[in-house]
Amino acid sequence: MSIDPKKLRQVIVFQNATDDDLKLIAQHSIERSLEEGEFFFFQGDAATYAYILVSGRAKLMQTSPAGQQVNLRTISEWEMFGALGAVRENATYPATAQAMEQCTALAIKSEDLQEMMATRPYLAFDLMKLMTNYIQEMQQRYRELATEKVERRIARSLLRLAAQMGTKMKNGIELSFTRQELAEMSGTTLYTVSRVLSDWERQGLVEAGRERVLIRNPHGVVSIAEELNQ
Amino acid sequence: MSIDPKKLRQVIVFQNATDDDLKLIAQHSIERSLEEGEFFFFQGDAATYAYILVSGRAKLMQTSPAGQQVNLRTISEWEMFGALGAVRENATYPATAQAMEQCTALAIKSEDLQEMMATRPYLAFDLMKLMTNYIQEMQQRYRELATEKVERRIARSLLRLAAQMGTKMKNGIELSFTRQELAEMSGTTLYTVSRVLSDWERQGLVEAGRERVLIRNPHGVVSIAEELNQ
DNA sequence: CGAACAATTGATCCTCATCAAACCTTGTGG
DNA sequence: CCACAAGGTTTGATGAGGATCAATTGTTCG
Repeated sequence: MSIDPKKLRQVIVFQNATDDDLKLIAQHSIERSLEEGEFFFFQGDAATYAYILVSGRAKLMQTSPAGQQVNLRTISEWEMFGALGAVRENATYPATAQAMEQCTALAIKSEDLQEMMATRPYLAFDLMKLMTNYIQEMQQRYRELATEKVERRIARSLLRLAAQMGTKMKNGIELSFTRQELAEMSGTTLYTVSRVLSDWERQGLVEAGRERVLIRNPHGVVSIAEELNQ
Repeated sequence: MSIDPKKLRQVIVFQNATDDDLKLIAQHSIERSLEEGEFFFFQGDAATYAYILVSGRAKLMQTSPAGQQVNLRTISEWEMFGALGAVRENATYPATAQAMEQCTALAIKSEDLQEMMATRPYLAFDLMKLMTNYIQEMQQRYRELATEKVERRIARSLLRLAAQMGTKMKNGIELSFTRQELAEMSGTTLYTVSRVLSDWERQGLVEAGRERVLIRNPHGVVSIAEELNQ
């Protein structure tokens, strides 16, 4: 067996699983390693596997027919992704997943997952909860993109990232991202992100470096993200 | 009993339900009528009921703390909405639902729905399918909003509406919407929508009137929505 | 050290939002 | 049946917010 079943409990969808279930999942899963930049799957591919990220970071993105892309979500350890395919037969992935650094993940056949859900209502329920969360987040981000100025959107992206995968330091919260990645997450360009970060740096809110942002004053960033005035 | 259970089969989530189940649902549902402009529920309210629209049209929208709003979706007859609350206890609605014209709807207690799902796996599954559809649509629209020009977004909105609730005429597809509504759906302003429609009218693609758009040349609109150039 | 990649910064341009004013359409009440 | 009000629509003028382009400056790593 490739993975300790107990570790699987960290996966939100499996939090209510029995030990036997976890064991079953572990047995049915294959470990897969990807180098930075490689793809788990592409939007439109047949959704044969769902994945659980064991180590590393990955990103989910939407691609247009013309090739433009938008980041939907960053995936960190023990998050499940590509699970939408498990819901319907012959589904295709609605997004592309790419490794942002060297990653290992567990792959579970969509059919297996589907089968398990059919007999274990709690599993279907927990997956639904995950989906509602995601829907909520997407709705919110959609509204933000439609109504809010870039600076605020960048602030929000930064905070979302901080919550999801920031590492607390004594002098702030550290994130490692390129301007490009931040731009894709905020629906803007790397140039604008760079300008905004420089601005914030002048104000002492953050410290910006190569592939790295240190949030010195989280409260200040929050106030940019939340301020009601216009 | 207020509604003929058989009619409930038109609801996608109930398409695989047994006749007995439909009867049960009918028995548990309350009919509710709303005038144009009234609200089914507000974003943030406790999600006590899920709804099925029986007649009329409604819209789902996201509101920001500052009060700005964006249309997420138009709801037509026999669509279910407000069902996300059934997934978790003590949930709140993640969006606001408002009647666009005089509406009647069936209200089902979230708990009842939840209970039914716990014992009827097919129900949970069908709801999940609905949710994945919705996620897919939201992801796509998010990308569109982030990367595409207004004209194309308006074209897409129009097509989506045509598919969802257009009525076929001999000379095209007719829709009844105000510029304002179209704007909210496309993430733009009524002014821009008006200008674009006028443009299209000059090109013979559509015919625009008060609260009304007739798509004369659907293919032409599609080509605006899909054209890869730029 | 040099190549490759990330970030900054300035200059310019373009798309849209915004504001303002006028125009249509529809329904209502005298 | 007309006048008027209310709401929807059009169109022009203006301006701001960012995207885009180009050039330069870091930073990292083999």
